[in-house]
Amino acid sequence: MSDLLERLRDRGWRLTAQRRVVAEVLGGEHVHLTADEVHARAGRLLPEISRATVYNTLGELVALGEVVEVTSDGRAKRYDPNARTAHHHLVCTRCHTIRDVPTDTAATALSPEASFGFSVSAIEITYRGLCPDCRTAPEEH
Amino acid sequence: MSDLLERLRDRGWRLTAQRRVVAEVLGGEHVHLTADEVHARAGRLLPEISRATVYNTLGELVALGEVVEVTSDGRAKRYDPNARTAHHHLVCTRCHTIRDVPTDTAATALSPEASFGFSVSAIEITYRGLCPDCRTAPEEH
DNA sequence: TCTCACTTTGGACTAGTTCCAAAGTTGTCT
DNA sequence: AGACAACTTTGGAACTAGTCCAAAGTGAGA
Repeated sequence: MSDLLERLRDRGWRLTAQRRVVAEVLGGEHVHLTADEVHARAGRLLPEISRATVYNTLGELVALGEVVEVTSDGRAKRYDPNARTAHHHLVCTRCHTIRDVPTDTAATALSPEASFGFSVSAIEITYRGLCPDCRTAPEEH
Repeated sequence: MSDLLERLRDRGWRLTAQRRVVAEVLGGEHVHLTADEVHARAGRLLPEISRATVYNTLGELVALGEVVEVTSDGRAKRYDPNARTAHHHLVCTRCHTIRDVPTDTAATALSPEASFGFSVSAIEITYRGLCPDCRTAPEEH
């Protein structure tokens, strides 16, 4: 993840302890954390980091195209650090875990008559279902 | 939309003025309204309807599979009354309008090795871009 | 080392939604 | 038609996720 920091500094990002920690948290695992989860994990490395800073930093990373925001349900947004390789998402309808799946697409483009005059700039595919853990876990309630 | 009420009554739905009005609002247009928009329109037909009831009713319609919840951005959920025919969505990244696009797919199924043990029950494709109005409209600010 | 533009901070604020207990209705049974 | 139980609605409080702000702090170039 330090190449990320590298790239960002080249783009004029001022390097601060907070930003370093957020980048580290995102790079550490390939799961898709919510802002709150990022804040919690960042707080273990830098206890006094504020929620506002985490939101700011995540927003900047998204604006710079280094991280992708994923809104899978109506709840908290999740942040996907794997913005450099195209992929789609597998979302658990029960525990809301998200996994990446590789894209082999080109098959999904919309024909001109089907696009109603929109200029389509991105295609997202979301596969919903139960993850292995939730398939075998007992019913809730 | 009265066949919707029909179906629901058969499933033991108690018929009330409020529910009738919400169903009517959803059936009236094929746009994808937010809960607040549904509340506003329902209020024109039945002024004293409460927000809680609109949320309750929408939630029930979703649970019964008559309406689909669409979370396109991190903001308000939208409700899609077109739950009976498979289709995907075209979302404007600027004004958040949503349009349906017909599905002709089947080409999008995930191979077993790519599904990481998930039991996939639904596939959603979201095409993002600018709608015709926003393509030509002047910049914001 | 100085300096200043860029960053961080915590707390107030907002939007969207959910929850709750009390009051009101619906459909059924007679 | 009348009574009743179960189901619904209601308004407001509460909650979650996120944004905004002015004041205090800090990185890095000169």
